[in-house]
Amino acid sequence: MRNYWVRVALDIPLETFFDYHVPTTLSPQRGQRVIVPFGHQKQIIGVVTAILDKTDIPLDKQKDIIQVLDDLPPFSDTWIDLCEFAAKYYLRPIGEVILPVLPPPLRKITAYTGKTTSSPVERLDKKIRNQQKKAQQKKQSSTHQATTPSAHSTSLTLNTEQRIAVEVISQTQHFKTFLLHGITGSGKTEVYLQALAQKLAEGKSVIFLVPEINLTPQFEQILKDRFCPLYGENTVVTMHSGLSDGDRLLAWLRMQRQEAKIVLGTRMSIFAPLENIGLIIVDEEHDASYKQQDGLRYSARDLAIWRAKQLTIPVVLGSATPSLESWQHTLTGKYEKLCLTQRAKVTHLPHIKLINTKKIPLNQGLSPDLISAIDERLQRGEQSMIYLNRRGFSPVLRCSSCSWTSECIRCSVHTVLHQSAGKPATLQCHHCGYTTRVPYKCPECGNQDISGLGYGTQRIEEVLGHLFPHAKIQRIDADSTRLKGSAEKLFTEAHSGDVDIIVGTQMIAKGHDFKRLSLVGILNADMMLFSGDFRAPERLFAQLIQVSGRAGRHLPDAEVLLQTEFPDHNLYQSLLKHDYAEFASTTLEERKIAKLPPFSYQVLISAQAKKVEDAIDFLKTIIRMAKEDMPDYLEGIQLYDPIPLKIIRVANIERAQLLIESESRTRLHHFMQIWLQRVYQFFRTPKVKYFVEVDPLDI
DNA sequence: AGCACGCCGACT
DNA sequence: GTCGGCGTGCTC
Ligand SMILES: [Zn+2]
Ligand SMILES: [Zn+2]
Repeated sequence: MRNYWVRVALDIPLETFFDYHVPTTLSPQRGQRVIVPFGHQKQIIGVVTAILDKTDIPLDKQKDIIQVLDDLPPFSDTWIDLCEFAAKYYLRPIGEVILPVLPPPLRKITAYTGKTTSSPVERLDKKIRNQQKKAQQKKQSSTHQATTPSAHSTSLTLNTEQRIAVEVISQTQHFKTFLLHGITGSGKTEVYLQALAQKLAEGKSVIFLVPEINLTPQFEQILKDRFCPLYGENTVVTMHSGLSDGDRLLAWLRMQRQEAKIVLGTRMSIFAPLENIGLIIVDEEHDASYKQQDGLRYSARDLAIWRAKQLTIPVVLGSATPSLESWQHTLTGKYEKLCLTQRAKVTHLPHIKLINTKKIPLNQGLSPDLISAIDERLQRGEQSMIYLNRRGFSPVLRCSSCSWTSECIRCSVHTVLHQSAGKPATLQCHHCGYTTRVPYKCPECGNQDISGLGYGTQRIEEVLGHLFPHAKIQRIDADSTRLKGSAEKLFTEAHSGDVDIIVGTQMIAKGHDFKRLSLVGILNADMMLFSGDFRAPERLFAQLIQVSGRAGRHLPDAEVLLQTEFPDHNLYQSLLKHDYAEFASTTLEERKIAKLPPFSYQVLISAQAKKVEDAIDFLKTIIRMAKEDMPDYLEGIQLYDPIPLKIIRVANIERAQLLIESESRTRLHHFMQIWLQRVYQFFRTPKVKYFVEVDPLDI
């Protein structure tokens, strides 16, 4: 056979392709993993993305492939195409897409270079066979166990809206994006499950995405209860970053071998190597967790839509507060909207009340109305929840006589006072983790009267303890759930009903169904109303709807009390009416006038250096490159001035960013591709680190 | 990202 | 004298 080469995806952050010569003894195929020599490192694993009959690499630089790994069938063409699209769209080399999504044993050379000559795949298969043998022996020796039917094993009866949604989705056999807009408690999950059941019955498989790891166990249970009796116990596979290497490999094998029919998991699951997919579900599609914040900055929701289009299948995006991007697409008819407007249980949505804190004096951060509402719940034996998106005791420590405030030595932010029962008080930086003891006097003037300013969850917990000494109060935030398994423990306690008042951050807003909860108090929502970027109100509204939805899912007359200085703000006014559509329409109108997404597309380049001036200079230089060298590409492209980030310094690194905007996505991408190529060639080893983010969420 | 090469400060 | 600090360069 004639001489030929292969293009290999490697996990190396370089904007070049790597072509290798194929020795006559080997015949690698597209989608197969190979072992190749690389630079000074001995050998690494890569994935073949193309077969080439010529290459531009000079002969003296060409190297031979060492080995083709055939312990797995090649990844499918459609799967490689998906990765290639993601690489191109997010402006990164393909190796940065493919390799990080593989289970570590499939991509780390050390899995193949140990004492044993076997592959990690063979080793795992052997282990599983042994386990099965043992399990069988046990089964034979023990008596039969009747399988107990569980609560989720049978389908629930649907209301009319749900039935229509299920019918429309399951009858769709082509590409279509559905937006399932349902208020909290309206039974979106049951719609997913029954549409999913239909696709399984047709012999198809399904990808089911959820935003967070903590949401997987409850969905996993539901899916297993309902579908394992029908399709076998390996039908449901979960995939998230919490899995061990072995579990990740096992899940991967079950997907690639078509043993699994349902893949449940976090954003990485959109890269599941499943074939014959009939439906993709994205629950809570508005959630920012679907956007990866490091490495390849992809949006799993957006890739889900691309993958559905590629496979000509339906995709369902579900949310009570859809992203404005998705909502706009329903208005133009690009997506089909399916509405669930009724709560499944007979209860009503909670009554929301705004408390004007400009007019009413607060008692240690709490309004009299909120305090008496909590008291009422205690009398009735019901649960209350206080939501405050700020952990710690006080956001800053301040001297009462001079104006000294506690600051991080490594970042341009205040350090946060942490002070809770049993632990010595500390000052912590929430950006870099820097922690110090609390000074007993002001470091500037020596004054001993220094104290925390403002309220965090720890302080509210303490205040409530003084106001209600007999109540059982549980704080749930990143600090109280730091230890592995402690989050589950705290939530179990909160569910069991021993807890009277739950105090917490974002963590308590998602997914939990507290049976006796009839009051939600929201503190300091205003902080997010005016914070930074244009998406802040959208995020705030979603959070408020979500946390409000915790109240009264099983009890009538539930209340939400929101303390604000701006009760007339249109966001709060729409919230009062639980009116997402109204909020969306006013906000979209503002976006349209300002030509912001979804009416334009954005790319963000952020630069990091020791001094922010260097970062700014770098960005100015690349802007000049664009303006001088490639003016034709700039038509319809808006290049903004580079600006320092609001928090300039984090961990002694200073940051600046540059926003690029266009009303045409193709133009923007075309420009970016050419431009970044030039930047890369010009700065072969830049002293400034830079990152490119397509469709940034925070700007 | 790794890894090697290389040229200056403080150890045996 | 050399051990090791991390600046610079290279990877098909
Ligand atoms: Zn002072
Ligand atoms: Zn810091």
